Amino acid sequence: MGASKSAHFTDEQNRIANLLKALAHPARIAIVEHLLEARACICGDLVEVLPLAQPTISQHLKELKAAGIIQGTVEGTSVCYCLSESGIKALLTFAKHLSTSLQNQQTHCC
Amino acid sequence: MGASKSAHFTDEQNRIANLLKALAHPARIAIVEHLLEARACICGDLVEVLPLAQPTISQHLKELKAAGIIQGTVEGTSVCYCLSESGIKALLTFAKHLSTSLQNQQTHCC
DNA sequence: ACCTTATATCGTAATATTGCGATATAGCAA
DNA sequence: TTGCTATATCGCAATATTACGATATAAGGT
Repeated sequence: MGASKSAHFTDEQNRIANLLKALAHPARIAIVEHLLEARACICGDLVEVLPLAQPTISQHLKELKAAGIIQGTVEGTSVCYCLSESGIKALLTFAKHLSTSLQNQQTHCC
Repeated sequence: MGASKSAHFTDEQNRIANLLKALAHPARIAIVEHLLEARACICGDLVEVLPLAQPTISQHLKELKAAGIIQGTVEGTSVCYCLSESGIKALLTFAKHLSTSLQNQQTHCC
């Protein structure tokens, strides 16, 4: 059959998987990196920087926003996007969880 | 046209995107969480714990291994899997990079 | 050698993602 | 209102992922 049976997993597992999925594309990594440098930008800026068409970038922005990684506010005729705390905090929390739990495991097993 | 044009992005962007993609599935999150508790397990253990068939789990293990998130060593007729430092370190480094860069941005922009 | 156990791979169907042209929507200016 | 600019959404084609039955591979045990 088909893809991803999210119903069989816990809410928490689905939540973190969706967060990671939102970042799991080079274009969206590039968008985030651009925001780290520029602090804020509009969709049109990214169209000039990335090798993708405007509708494609708009779609990537939508996914990043839905995952809480960026936020956007309307400013006249354009939308100003910048990084959002919540998604990045969740990512850091998960990464730290993995890392510290791994440190606490006694030596190697295999 | 089709999916993901990785050739247009930097190696680093593709690398981190692939790492995140390897974790961006609830079944693979569940496998990692199981390994955090059990420290090590074989494929057969996961078949009893997860609502997925053996070939599916074997495939997920392969992807986690390819991304450097787990490692496996042959032990007789079975394979012992456990978490690997390299992938988890890379994830933590990326998450910290995002988090500290965001902290350094002056206040809010939008 | 034969059988059992454990995992991996193949092949394929179902589904999801990606990308973009065409078009819709929304704000602003004149 | 008309026109311009910026973004979002629709619809579709190309591609990628997911899941699993069937089968292959490999290591023991007897």
